Amino acid sequence: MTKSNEHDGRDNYAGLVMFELLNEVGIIAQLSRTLLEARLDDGLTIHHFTALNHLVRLGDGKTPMDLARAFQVPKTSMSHTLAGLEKRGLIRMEPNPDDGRGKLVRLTDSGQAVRNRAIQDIAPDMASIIPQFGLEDAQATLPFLRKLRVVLDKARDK
Amino acid sequence: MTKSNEHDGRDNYAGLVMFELLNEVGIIAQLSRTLLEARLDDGLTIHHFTALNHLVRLGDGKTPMDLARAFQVPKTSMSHTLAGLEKRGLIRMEPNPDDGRGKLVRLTDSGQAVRNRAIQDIAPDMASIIPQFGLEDAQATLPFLRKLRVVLDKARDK
DNA sequence: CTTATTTTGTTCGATATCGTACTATATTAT
DNA sequence: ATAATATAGTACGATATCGAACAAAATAAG
Repeated sequence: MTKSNEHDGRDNYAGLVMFELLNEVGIIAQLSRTLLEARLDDGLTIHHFTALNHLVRLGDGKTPMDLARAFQVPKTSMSHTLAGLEKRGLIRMEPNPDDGRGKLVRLTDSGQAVRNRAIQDIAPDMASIIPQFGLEDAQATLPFLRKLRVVLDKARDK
Repeated sequence: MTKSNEHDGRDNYAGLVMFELLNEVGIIAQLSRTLLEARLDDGLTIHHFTALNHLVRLGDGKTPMDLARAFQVPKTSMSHTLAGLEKRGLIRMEPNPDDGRGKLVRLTDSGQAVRNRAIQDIAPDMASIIPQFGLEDAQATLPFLRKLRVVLDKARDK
């Protein structure tokens, strides 16, 4: 963005930068989602993969509500995603011993394997982007994005 | 089809960094979408707003297919979004004088106004994030994201 | 302890997404 | 010019999203 918007005032300037930034993030997310989905199709959707990936990275034994909150989706949507994963044998639902209402989500071996293989399949595509984007730039950007994610994550409970 | 060389640790590392980066981008996009949607609700969805914003920023007179390609959504989805915008009087569909099959999307004054007001409504929220994230960091991150967007945009026609 | 409130997860219905099939027009090849 | 192929947009159906209403269990209040 150029400086042609200076008449908008100082208060607005920061907001516009932030808006622009999140706009770019949205476009990138959309593009990478499409790219990812094409490399994924074993009938596995983005939601399935994202949930699996989360369970592998942060550990299973979460409740469905934990996951719904983590992804900022309604619990009914998470319920549907988990039903799909269970039908495919990638997770198991156990009763929660600490809460008679609740359940716990457990990864199956198959779920682990499917997630790992998906990562393997996707990695070359990710690597092929680096020569054009630059590894240094990617490494430089990552801390900013982590910080932004944390800030937004805190902002949502307000 | 060439198998990726497993002995090459660098490729693997770069892929992981890229994967991590896009993972953060995905989470941020999801969080900001939820945040945005809450501040938006005049019956306007994210898709409506995004399309309007695109038309304001890059000019109207685009075909539905132009927009579908720009957002990487199927033409049937774009058709649905545009139908919603037209029903709300925010765009008009004209026949394309250069192509008897096609149409052109025109912003109405109302569409312009609704988009501008949405931006105004959202700007304070965006600005409130800056004190925690940092204006300098936001400005530093933006060029990287633009570059990444361009790279991904090119990568999709492979 | 009893009652009220909150929270977890499901069912159900309205709307959204997107693939397939189709029509109409445009482009390319012969 | 005619035929073959490609492209823009629509119709429709299968599946996905998500809000509302609900039942069951946990927690808070009295």
